[in-house]
Amino acid sequence: METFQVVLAKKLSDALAQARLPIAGELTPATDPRFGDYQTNVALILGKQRGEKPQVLAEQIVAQFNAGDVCEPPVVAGAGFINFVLRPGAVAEKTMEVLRDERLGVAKAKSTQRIVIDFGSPNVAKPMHVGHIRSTVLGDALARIAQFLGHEVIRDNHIGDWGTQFGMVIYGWKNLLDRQALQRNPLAEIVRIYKETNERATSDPQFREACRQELVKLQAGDKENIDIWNECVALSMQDFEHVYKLLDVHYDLQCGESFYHDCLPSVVERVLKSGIAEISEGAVVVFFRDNPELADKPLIIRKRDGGFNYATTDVATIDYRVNDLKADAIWYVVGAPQTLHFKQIFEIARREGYKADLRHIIFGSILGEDRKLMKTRSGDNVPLRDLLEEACKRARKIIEEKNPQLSEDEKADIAKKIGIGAVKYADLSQYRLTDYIFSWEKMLALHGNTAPYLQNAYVRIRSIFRNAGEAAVATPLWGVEGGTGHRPVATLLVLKEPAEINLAKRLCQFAEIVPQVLNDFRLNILSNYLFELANSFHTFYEACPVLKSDEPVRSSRLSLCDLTGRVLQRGLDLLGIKVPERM
RNA sequence: GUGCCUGUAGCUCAACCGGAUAGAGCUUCUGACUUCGGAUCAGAAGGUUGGGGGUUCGAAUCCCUCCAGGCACGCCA
Repeated sequence: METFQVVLAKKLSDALAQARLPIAGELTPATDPRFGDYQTNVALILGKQRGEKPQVLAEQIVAQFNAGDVCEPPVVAGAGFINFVLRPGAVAEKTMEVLRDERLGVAKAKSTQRIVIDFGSPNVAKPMHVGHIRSTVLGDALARIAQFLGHEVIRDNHIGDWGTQFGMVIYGWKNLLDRQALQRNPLAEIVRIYKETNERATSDPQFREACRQELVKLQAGDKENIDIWNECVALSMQDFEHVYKLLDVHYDLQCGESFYHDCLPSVVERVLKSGIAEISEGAVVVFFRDNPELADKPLIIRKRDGGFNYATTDVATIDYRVNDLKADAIWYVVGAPQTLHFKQIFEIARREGYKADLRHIIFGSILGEDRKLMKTRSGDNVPLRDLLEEACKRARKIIEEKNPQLSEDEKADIAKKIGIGAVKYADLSQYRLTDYIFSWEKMLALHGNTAPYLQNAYVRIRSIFRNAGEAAVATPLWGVEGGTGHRPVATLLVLKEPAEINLAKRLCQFAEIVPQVLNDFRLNILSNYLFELANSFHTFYEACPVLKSDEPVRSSRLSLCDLTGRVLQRGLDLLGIKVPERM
């Protein structure tokens, strides 16, 4: 199935060929409804290239344009733009196609890749905190979209389970551990001993040395230390799993840093041998002398004391992902502070001859109401688990106010969908590079560009079908108990009211929007689309009675509702957000 | 010091690879309910896109410069 954009672009290139003009510029959705549905700047670009008047060229192109039944004859406007207005008949036909399509018109990517997505990456012996939200939520949504577009996605959790911090954790475990506290709240106790040890280590060199010795023993394979380490990892993983369950995030692989431990010596040997790295002041260092940007930014991959650091691990990780996992691309969803680090690592991979498409997908920070990095009152990181549970609690409170008659189970289920959805959507609806201010009130608001608003649009649609009360009640595509997959498809769509035509056009755009998200990993494009779709639906809902209408308008409108619900459900699902049936 | 990111309405944010008169939401104000969930809709008000130059048919977007905030820059991860 082709989108209108593709259909029109083809017709445009035909017209250009007829007019003996080269292809240039682009055909895009109109920037403003005044200019129709699509526009092209091709005449402006050609005019510049050839030193001719854009308006004259535009007229020539328009004269050759075969609109068929798709759109009205295009018109030249402004400095030389060509504007296209879709015909309602074509919109109705296309919407019918989308309605019959399980994929809602979204085509699979032409060339599909195997993509490893590295996201989340919490650290053992530290609870997940707000700082992990963006990586986890962005990474999961990107994985869902890439998969939907036909790519083979491997979600990998690169857990921080093998660093210097373990010297301290093990020392603390041996000397400071409170067994009862460990039973009550394992992770909290591990965090406590780590923090206390860390504080003492920073001020006391002897103490620091003792911790280092524990680390050396661990890395040498000392049985006692390995056992302690294993237990810490297992206890931390329990905390992570709890959060992942709440978030509905899963991984295909959880290859933490320790997974690569054994390959590190050979990695260093290899890059030394190939001349990529050299020895400098006792350390093994990679210089990037021929790269102006990195010329004065060397990277250490083995410390003077023979120890490895995370740069070594990251090089080993690329080896594994490219050679063993056969990745065509690796996406790192990791915060902006590590930009330089990844530039260096990617440059090493390039020198080693790896062809994989390596991307560092960066994002901004989450700020508190005071515009500073979000912290608790005592200055600690906010544990993610607490935050998510509070989201559900707050959602629950709203449900109690609006819909107290729902059953306990239903309330709990809905509160989770709304609370978690709100947190995720607050993140995904924003341009990923900007910092954003975390606000419960804004993300849980029932008005505006929020998850609850979108979920409510879906709920209203479901309500219409409950009221329709007939055999041919639409059922969502997936995830709803009792859904048979049977759906009513009107034999024809009657698009007469502006609100109907508008909504149908909007529904056809879903197929254009979804692939676009991956161009620059902008999830907010999809969020904005869904918000606009919900707006268009509400306008339609006000202007066009559904159940009270006579046939064939009634079936037609029911189908529009059905499709809107499915697009909302699918779109939110691609963002990792669930929809309730009532709320 | 060098580099990267950010700066858009009172507030929170959009604007696809340079497009036409910079758009939403919140807030404020004005309208619309015998409701298919008003948890809504229609409308109004709100701008020197941090400042200043430049490039061109055309700049929030590209270049230069300055200002403000954040981050990173050889043995942490």
